[in-house]
Amino acid sequence: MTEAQARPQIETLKPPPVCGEHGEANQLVRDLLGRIGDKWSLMIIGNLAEGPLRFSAIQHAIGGISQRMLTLNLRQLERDGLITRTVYAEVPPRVEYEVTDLGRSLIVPALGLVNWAAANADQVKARRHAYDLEHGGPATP
Amino acid sequence: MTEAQARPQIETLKPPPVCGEHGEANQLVRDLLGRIGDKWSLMIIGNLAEGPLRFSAIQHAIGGISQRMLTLNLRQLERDGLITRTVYAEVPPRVEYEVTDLGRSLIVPALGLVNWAAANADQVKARRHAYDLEHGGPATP
DNA sequence: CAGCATCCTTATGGATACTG
DNA sequence: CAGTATCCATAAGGATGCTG
Repeated sequence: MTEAQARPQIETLKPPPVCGEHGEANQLVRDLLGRIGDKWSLMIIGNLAEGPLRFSAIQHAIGGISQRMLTLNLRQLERDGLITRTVYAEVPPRVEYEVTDLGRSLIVPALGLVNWAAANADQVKARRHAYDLEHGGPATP
Repeated sequence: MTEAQARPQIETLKPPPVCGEHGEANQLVRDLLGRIGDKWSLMIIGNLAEGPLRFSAIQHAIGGISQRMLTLNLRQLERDGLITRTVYAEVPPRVEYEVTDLGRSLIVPALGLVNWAAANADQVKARRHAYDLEHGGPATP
């Protein structure tokens, strides 16, 4: 990873979008980011990328989310029009969640972030550890 | 729609990454997502994409973040090795923040999400409003 | 200017028990 | 199975005042 060229591709591929607009429609964007940028929402959308899943499948796939949190997040995503909730009136109740077109458009950027996290997790972990060492330690009592 | 032709582009561009691994190294990824997927972190990284900025510049650019939150977030990003903090020992203290190589690699996926939010904000808003109408209303007392 | 410390309010999120 | 409801702990986050 030789560092010679500072940032060649950045400005060519993305012009400054809303990052610099202070507090106009930016408010709405921030709200959205706080919601979709949420830890669980990204994971849910990511898992739904491959096809519709039922409640328990999502919960198992993510592993670590409580039933309550999953319910709340799914409701939120449904409200925002990113996923649909289909209830099959069978005797063991079956509910399937699937991304909408709008939700599908979010999959690529969402997976982009998820994949980045997966790819750089240990590097960040190392950096974090180094930082903790040269400052007062991980937990300074 | 059956699963035969339901989602054409998704699986070709991203194989299921970590979304399905329940609770192994996934724990670390989830932790990272919760941090970088954070509302402010994404905005900060997005703003820093164009070049180094000083504290007040970031605060002004984002517009709506409190000083405390900005400080905490910047510290966190620094700890994770995503940005550097440079203090110039001048008489009006100047502190500049800049993305590291690691942080730069996050810019593209981060801006992807930020731009998605900006592009689809009003659509989500409409969807949300529609949902609120057909259910008990925005605030059901 | 940049940031730390303190107080205080609200939001987040887990555990548990109960229902259609 | 897929929730809903309740309780409770903790974390997030704003406001204010003080420092180098």
